[in-house]
Order: sequence, then C-alpha cells, then structure tokens
Amino acid sequence: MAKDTDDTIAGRISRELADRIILGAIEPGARLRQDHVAKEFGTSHVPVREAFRRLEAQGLAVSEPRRGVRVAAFDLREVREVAEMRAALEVLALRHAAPHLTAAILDAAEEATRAGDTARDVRSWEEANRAFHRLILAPCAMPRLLASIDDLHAASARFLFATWHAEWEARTDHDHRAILASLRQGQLDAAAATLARHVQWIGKRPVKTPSGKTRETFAIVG
Amino acid sequence: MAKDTDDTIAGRISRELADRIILGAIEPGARLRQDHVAKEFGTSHVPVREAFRRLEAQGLAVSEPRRGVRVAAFDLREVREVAEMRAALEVLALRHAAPHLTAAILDAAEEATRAGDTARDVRSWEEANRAFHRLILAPCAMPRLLASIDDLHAASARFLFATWHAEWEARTDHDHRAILASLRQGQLDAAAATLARHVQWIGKRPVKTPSGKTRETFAIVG
DNA sequence: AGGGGACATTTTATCTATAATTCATCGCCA
DNA sequence: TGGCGATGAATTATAGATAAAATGTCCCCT
Repeated sequence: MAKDTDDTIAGRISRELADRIILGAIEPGARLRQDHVAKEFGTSHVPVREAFRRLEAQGLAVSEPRRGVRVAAFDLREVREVAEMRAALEVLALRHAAPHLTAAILDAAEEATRAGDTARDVRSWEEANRAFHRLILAPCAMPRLLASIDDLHAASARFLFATWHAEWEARTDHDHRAILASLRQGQLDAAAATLARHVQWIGKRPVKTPSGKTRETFAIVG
Repeated sequence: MAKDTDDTIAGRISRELADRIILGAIEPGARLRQDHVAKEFGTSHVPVREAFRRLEAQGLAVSEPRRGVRVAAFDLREVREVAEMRAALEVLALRHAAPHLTAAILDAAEEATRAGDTARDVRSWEEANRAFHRLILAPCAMPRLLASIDDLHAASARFLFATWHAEWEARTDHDHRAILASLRQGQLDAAAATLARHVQWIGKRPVKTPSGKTRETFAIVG
C-alpha cells in the first residue's frame, strides 16, 4: 500500500518512522508524540498526523482517540498470525506468478539466496530474503495482493529484528533452494508446499530479560 | 483495521465516505475534494485529509500527490484478485475458527443465510451475507486476519453494488447451507473447499452502457 | 481554423495560532 | 495513608493564510 514514490512530507515521515519501528529503534508501546515528531522533521503536526494514520493502517502503530498513538506491541500469537497469513497469500501469489517466471528471474532469486547465506548481520539477511520472495512473487501482477504481502513482510522483519537484533549466524537456506529447484522443474505444488512451510517456520531463541531470567523469543525466519 | 468505535471526526468522515463509495453513491474515478467534504461535514480540512489516508489504505481511494484523491477504479482483474484473496484468507480463518464454533454460532449463521435468501434488495442480501461470513470466521480470534478480510469484504460489496445496484432476484444460497452442514459434521476440509469455491464464484450480468452497447459486468456473489 | 502560450482559477499541501477536551500527575487535606 | 481536586501536558480540532502545482480559459499568432 505504501507508495515509495510519495514525495509529500507525510509520506516521508511515515516511511522513516516505519523503518525505525521495523528496526526496533523505537520500542513497542512507545508513544509517538506528534509535536516531537513534527519538531524533529521540521514540519507542523498536520502531515505528522497523516503519517500516523498510514502507520496505523500498516499495523505498525495503534491509536487510541485522545490518548495518542503508540508503536504497536506484538506477541507470539501475532507472529504466528502473520506467518500463516503470509503462507496463505504467498502461495496464492506464487501460483499466479509461476507461469510468468523466467530463467532470468529464477537466477536472480538464486543470487538473492546466496547473498542471504553469506549475510553477516540480520539486516542484510532480511534484505536478501525479502528480495528472494519479491522476485518470485511479483510476476503474479496482482497489486493488491503484493501490497498486503509487503505489509506482512514488514511485520515479519520487525519480529526478526526484535529477536536477533544483535548476533546473527550465517546459515544455508535450503528451503529457498528447494523452492527454486521445484520451480525450475515445473513442480508448482511442491514449490508452493515448501514455501508455505518455509514462511511458517518460527525460530526460537533464548533471551535474557532485564530481570535476569531467561525466556524465549520468537520470529519468522523465512 | 477500521475501528468502528472511533469517535474522532476523521473516523466518522472516513466511515461515511467508505459507505458511499461501497454503495456506489460516489462513482469510481470521482474526485474527493477536501474543502468540499470539509464544508459538507462542517469541519476543517485537517480531519478530512486524515480520513482520505484511511480510505487510501483500505483501497477505496487512490491519491496522487498534489493532484488530489479519487475514488478507486476497479475492473474484472481486481474483482478476481479480491475473490482469490478472500478464498485464501477465509479458508485460513475458518480452519482456526472451526474448533471454537458452537451450535449457537452455527444456528445464528443459518439464520443469516435464511435472511439472505429472502432479501428483497442487494443491500439487505449483502448485509446478511457478510453476517454469515463474520459469524463463522470471527472465532478464529486473529485480529489482523479478520481486519484484512473485512477490507476485502468491503471491496466485494462495492463490486456487487456496482453490478446489481437496481434489480435483485432472491435465490437460495446452497453454498452457505453446504458449509454449515459440513461444519456440523466436523468435516472441516469439505467446509473449507466449499467456502473457497463459494467466494470465488463470480456472477456475470449483461448491462447496457450509455452508448447503447451491451457488455458484461462482474461481481463476487458470496 | 487551429495550436500554443500567458494568465486566472482551483486545489492541494502546508504552516501558524488557538480553543477545547481529556488524561496524568502532583500535592493537599482529612 | 488514602482519596480528591487542581494543574499541566498532550491530543484533537478550528480557522485562516500562503506557496506551489495543476487545470482551464482565452487570446494571439501563424
């Protein structure tokens, strides 16, 4: 839904804030104060409020009338929800994209997979992963579907960064390779099944809480 | 995503405009001029702009910077796209809702089906149809998924009203009954399959264009 | 007659200032 | 100590003004 070619101030603010929220630079539950944001961006509060509405629609912020807007919180339930929605919608997109996939596209997707495997931090891994999914899905040419998937990817990335914001160990993405192999052989059902399982794989990771206890955090890793 | 309990002026305006767009009271492509809307609602232009942003996110309006916002146009491709997205997401919701479905809910859904069968105009049919889908899906308790489905229902209703805005003939909804029967017997796969086919059934209807020619219009009818 | 450019109008996008409402906090007093 | 009201802060909304862009009109020139 978010147009990248939106040169309005409201558009710039919403993109910048979305980035920060996804990267975890602003914590879940933190208040977004319109006058502070306005001052930071050197604007008035009017475009800031419009940016807030867009973030709300993307699920990155929640607004309570007369009580301001906060960065959306999330829990394991929502991580699962987003993963299942991605599975359903990405499979749909893949089925429509498949007839239009070319060897060049599949090669580019394989290159993206390699870039992900050698990524040294979460951020570049996420970028490569997103590129892979976009490459094989975009040929479906269904704008509304692709926009929804983009929003879900943003949510996924947020969960991912929240969990692995510091360390990251390189790992070979066998799922991506299996999907590409199936697509090259025209085995659409197999590719779709692998994709569905892939995006629902939820990584677990122990994390030390401020109080010293150890709990597990979760994120979609695919 | 649209909260019905939003007592801000922007919320009221966006709900009212959404209703008009869905009902076809404002035609696709028509410009939404902020000052006109502001005057009509007796407000300033600021909440109007916020309302526009929400409509944009719902896919009911499109905005080009510095060129204003228009009611979104749509064609058969988008009707199909929305139908397929609904199939994918409603099946997902149904699979999660099924374990929480009670006899009371299924009875209410059957009542909604009866109301739809005896509806004398499109509008009341649409209301009953939406109630049916909401009843059997809401117990999945996945807010983000349900919000997406709601937006897609709004789009479906728009296509429906655009096609059958005048005449409407009552018809018995066999699909709804088959879905309920399957659910009562615990046959989730059968219910899901029927639901998926049901929401993708696209009604066709000949329509006279202003120029005197006859063409076909299309809408999701389920 | 028709095309092109100058000009006026409209509309958007934004800012500033200000009022009203509501929420949170803090201190006072019983 | 605990409830209660006052104060302050932030959001929500209004009003009016301004700059920039787009649209439309009209006239002139070829």
